[in-house]
Amino acid sequence: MGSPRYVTIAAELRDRITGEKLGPHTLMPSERELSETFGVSRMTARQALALLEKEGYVYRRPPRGTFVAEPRVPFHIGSFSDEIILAGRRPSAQLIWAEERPPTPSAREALDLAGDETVHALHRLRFADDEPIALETTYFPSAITPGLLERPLTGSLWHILRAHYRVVPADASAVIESIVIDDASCARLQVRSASSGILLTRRTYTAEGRCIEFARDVYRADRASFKVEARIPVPVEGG
Amino acid sequence: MGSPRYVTIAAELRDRITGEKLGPHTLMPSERELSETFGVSRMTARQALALLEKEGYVYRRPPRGTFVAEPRVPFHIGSFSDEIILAGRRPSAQLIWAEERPPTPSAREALDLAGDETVHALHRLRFADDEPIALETTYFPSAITPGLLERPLTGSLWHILRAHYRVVPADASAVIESIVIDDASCARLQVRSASSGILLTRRTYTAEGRCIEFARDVYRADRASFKVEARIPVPVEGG
DNA sequence: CCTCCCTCTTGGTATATACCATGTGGTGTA
DNA sequence: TACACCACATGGTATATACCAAGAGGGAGG
Repeated sequence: MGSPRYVTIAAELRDRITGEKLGPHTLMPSERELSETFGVSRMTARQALALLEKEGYVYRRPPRGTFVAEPRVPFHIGSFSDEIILAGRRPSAQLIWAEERPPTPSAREALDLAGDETVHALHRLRFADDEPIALETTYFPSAITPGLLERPLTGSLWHILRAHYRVVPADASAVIESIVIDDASCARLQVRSASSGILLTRRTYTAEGRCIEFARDVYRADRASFKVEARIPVPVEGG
Repeated sequence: MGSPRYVTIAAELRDRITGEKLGPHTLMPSERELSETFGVSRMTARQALALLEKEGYVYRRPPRGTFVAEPRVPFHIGSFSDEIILAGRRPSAQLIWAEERPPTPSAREALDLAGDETVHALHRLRFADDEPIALETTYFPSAITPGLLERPLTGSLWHILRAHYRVVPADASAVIESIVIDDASCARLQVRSASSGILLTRRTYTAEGRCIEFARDVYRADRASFKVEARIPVPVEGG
């Protein structure tokens, strides 16, 4: 084998996970244990686990150990909750803050607000089975969601829109980007600093074409396999 | 400072890059050099550089050294070449293989081919200023591109379609995914194994709605900031 | 019973050292 | 001049060791 030793050890462990079908959250051998069974130093065993972590096969929770990870959640644009349920897991949300305030320039432009109109801004951490998956920042025009901030905000926002404000989301647009997650968000998402993420900048519209939601969602790239279908016109000339 | 030492060293180097405006491809101090100037071991200096590499600030080219990286290329769906030029860099392509053969099932379905129809399949590595950025695998129905494989295939394929086959791309659709890049592709893209990537599965259509190109493009997530605009209908009920 | 505390194990960080493969550049040679 | 070769510095890998912070679990003491 021409590969470095830690790569072959990672391959062995990977096979053990997929082949012997170790279930999610199964405890893996510790670094010290692996170094002994494979006859390598601890740093080498550590590199193998680090590779598997980067690939999304395992996650590490000091000082408890290293565990088999859940499969990635395959997302589409639309309802976070629906996608999580479709993956056979339990969606939830934790409200970080919620307030009424002047919109950011991009939110004002997206929601087509007048100079003095405010927004209801929400920052929420979203989970699948208590595993943090994404950070949402959502903006609604305050005018169409009076009293929103007094409601329980740990469930589906679209459901609240429909049930209490007679606002029916009809379609949505999104810009997707691959980013490096900032340190504060890394802490919230429980990933190490400078992890890669997917930034989704969303707009939701009513059937009449009014934009009633502007959102910036940061997903963990290691937990979400993101799929977005886009259809775009091609310029007349191009490379 | 509560952060680990290597994080503060990375921050210092990051400031040096952005603050003193070190140009792309500037040689950074070596690991051994850094370990001496910061008074740490080489492994600690190494971790600092590894962090900057993950963030996309530097790239490493053994045994030459560590260099300041180019800024990410902001992509849209459409012409690879156009986006690269827009970023002020020089696009190019290297043909890895090209052949006529039966389509893969997904290519057959996308291109709506009969049972015996073949495709022209191309595998190309795409560059910005000699820096590998993406791996394309492209399929055309052989029937509409006779003699394609005898042409020079290191430039714009859409240009060839227009100029030689009277086929005019009118619009395109894409599915975007965040993935872990396989080892062979990692080698081609000159990134370490298990790096994160963006998988773009594209379809190109004529004005008449005929699909004339099916492609799977793997982009380096550390070099490309990917933007895709999507507009999708929202289901009647949902979370 | 409950609570405090202590120990054990874990991954995270750090040091010091060593050897390898490989582009680069200089040097010696034909 | 041209070419072959070799030393050098680089990042990549690997060993051995050490200490730290923090959750888990058990035991002592109330």
